[in-house]
Amino acid sequence: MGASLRDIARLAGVSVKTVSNVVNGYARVSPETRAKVEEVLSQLEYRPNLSARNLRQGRTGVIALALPELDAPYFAELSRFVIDAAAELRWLVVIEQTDGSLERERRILDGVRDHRVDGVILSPIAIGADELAARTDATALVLLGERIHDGPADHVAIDNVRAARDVTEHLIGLGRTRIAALGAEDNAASGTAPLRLAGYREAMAAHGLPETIATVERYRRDQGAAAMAGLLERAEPPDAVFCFNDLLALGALRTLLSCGLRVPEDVALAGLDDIEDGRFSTPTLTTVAPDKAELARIAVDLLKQRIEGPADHPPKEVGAGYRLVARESTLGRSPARPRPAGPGR
Amino acid sequence: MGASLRDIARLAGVSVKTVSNVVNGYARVSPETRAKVEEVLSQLEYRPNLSARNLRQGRTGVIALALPELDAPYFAELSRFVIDAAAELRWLVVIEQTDGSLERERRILDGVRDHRVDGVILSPIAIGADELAARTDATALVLLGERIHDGPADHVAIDNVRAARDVTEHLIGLGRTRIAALGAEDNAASGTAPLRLAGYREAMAAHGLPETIATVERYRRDQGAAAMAGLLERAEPPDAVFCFNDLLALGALRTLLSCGLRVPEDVALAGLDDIEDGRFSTPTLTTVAPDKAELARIAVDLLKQRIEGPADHPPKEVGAGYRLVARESTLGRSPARPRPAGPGR
DNA sequence: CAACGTTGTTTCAACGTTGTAAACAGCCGC
DNA sequence: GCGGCTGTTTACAACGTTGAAACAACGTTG
Repeated sequence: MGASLRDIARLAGVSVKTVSNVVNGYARVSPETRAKVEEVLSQLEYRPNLSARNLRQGRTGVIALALPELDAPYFAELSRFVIDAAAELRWLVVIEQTDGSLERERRILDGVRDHRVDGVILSPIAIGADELAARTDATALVLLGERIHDGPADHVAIDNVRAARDVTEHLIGLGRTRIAALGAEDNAASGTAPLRLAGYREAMAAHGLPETIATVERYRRDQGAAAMAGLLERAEPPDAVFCFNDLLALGALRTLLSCGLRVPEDVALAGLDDIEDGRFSTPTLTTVAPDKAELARIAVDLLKQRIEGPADHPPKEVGAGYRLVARESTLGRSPARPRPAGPGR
Repeated sequence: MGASLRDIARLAGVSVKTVSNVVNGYARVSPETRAKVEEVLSQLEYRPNLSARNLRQGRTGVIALALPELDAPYFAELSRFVIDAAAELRWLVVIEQTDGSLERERRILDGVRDHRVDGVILSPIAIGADELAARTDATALVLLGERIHDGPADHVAIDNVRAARDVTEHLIGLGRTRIAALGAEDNAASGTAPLRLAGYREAMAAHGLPETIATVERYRRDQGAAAMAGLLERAEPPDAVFCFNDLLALGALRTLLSCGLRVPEDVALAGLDDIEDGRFSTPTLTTVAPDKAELARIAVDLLKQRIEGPADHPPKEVGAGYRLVARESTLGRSPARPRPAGPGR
């Protein structure tokens, strides 16, 4: 096993605490002893035992990132940024998957108590504001990206209403009139879906256009494909669709193309999330690009403040940036190029 | 903070060790004391402090999963299965990203020593067999999915050579003759790429067909797009392309379509990995589907044996299953359906 | 009835670390 | 030669847990 402070101390002929001081640079240590100790330290390749340190200090240096699904590209991309941001603080990140189930979200908020993690970044789907408020656990918590505003915890997200309005306005600006929203959720009474729906409605109302709404249960490609199929069966199929995220849009795209419809000529299509798939689909996908790096950085910062800062400052609500990225699925493709070219930006 | 054994003991009027015994069910405890203690336990909502337990037992219950990139869909999908498999053992998984850099892979194998994790599942890109063999750290290690056979550590992967041969045979079976391999790696002298290349070569040689090989640096969409562009500029462009993974294939697909070429009529396309994107692209992507759940389960099992088992049994080499999934990008699409349909399987 | 096993419980020590307080050495000025 | 100062080092205890060993109370047995 690895060497302990005691081993180092014995070899260097000093006390354990002096070695600890050298390692941590806390107290004053004379140059000679420091040199002597460091010599032994590097010789034995000392690594502090973090279980012990954590036991002593009550911190673990580990945070949990609880996501609905790691294999949804948006969350995978987001995870990368969270892991990177945490790494700068020398924190490790454990990933928990909730699958959007209430029970698993509860378990995570609950399981936090076992002292394994110093804090949790949760992207909630099922759990409600009331339940969060009732939670007794004092572990630091930050809500990421979705739902529950003015709740009992810090929260970071983009302005979903405005983003949805921007997308819808973009579609309206193309001259489309039968614009459907795809991605309202059957069950959830709160969450992202209502916000995006609200943005869509605002824009449609502002231009006096009729609403068409297709619902889904989960934000996955197959659900987008199915919902799009449903839209096509209606009496007046849409000439544009705003999908509440890119996965839904890619599913919808699949349905449109396999029905022989042209995108965007017959139906314009927009998503939200800016996952990489949408930059390489044919046509490339118009979308809203949340600043994922910023989201992650803010989430980690908020968590850091909760963990290290004075106990109970009021919960913060922080917004992150986004931008509308118009691509082929609304603007149309440039004519087929004889020589290849990279995907649109 | 949470209640400790001491708190419980005080309230229940027994010794700390008795409470510990109740919690762990180790020694015999009389029904009365057990009841009394459990009463207090649940009343105070006791949760063991895992830092302390780990310090005492020398285990952390955490394993690391070190991957090149979490936002590559294949790895994101794989992660889900690893996390699920680990959860069954009540292990947590921390994810580390290497970005395929040698230095970061080294750091992970090295950083393991800080006692934060009981073991590591590594999907190596850069690090070599020799360096792995030279590692002094005794922490359990399992190599996942790629490279380094007969190395110094347990290893689980699909049979890459055979899988690549199967794909190539499939393309040959369609009557294609100018079949290119896309995804050989410039730098790596070992790894997945050479194995897949070998399989491709075997099949081509067996049918006396000429080889065409395009190289990339990373397995990403943009690299696939660029390499495909390169192939199209050649004097005799291919009529089929076997991409060494699905991301490359999706990038290649983008280039083909934006050049006005038809897939598979002009160029048939196959990948490897079976990421979800390929099930919803247009056309859907022919690919090899490794049994990711099996890969993950085996990796976790091997790690468990290393961690818990007797110290040094010889390294194991375990294969996982896969199957060829032929879809539209080689078989062609069924004619555009007036009524929508789900994606091919 | 004394030696013995069984059952239930406790005491003790240790895992490796660090904060606190106290001890120690050297030096100055009176 | 004493008190006081500065700077460096140490002893001690504690974080919460659990294995090993000791202990007490009991019934069994030769």
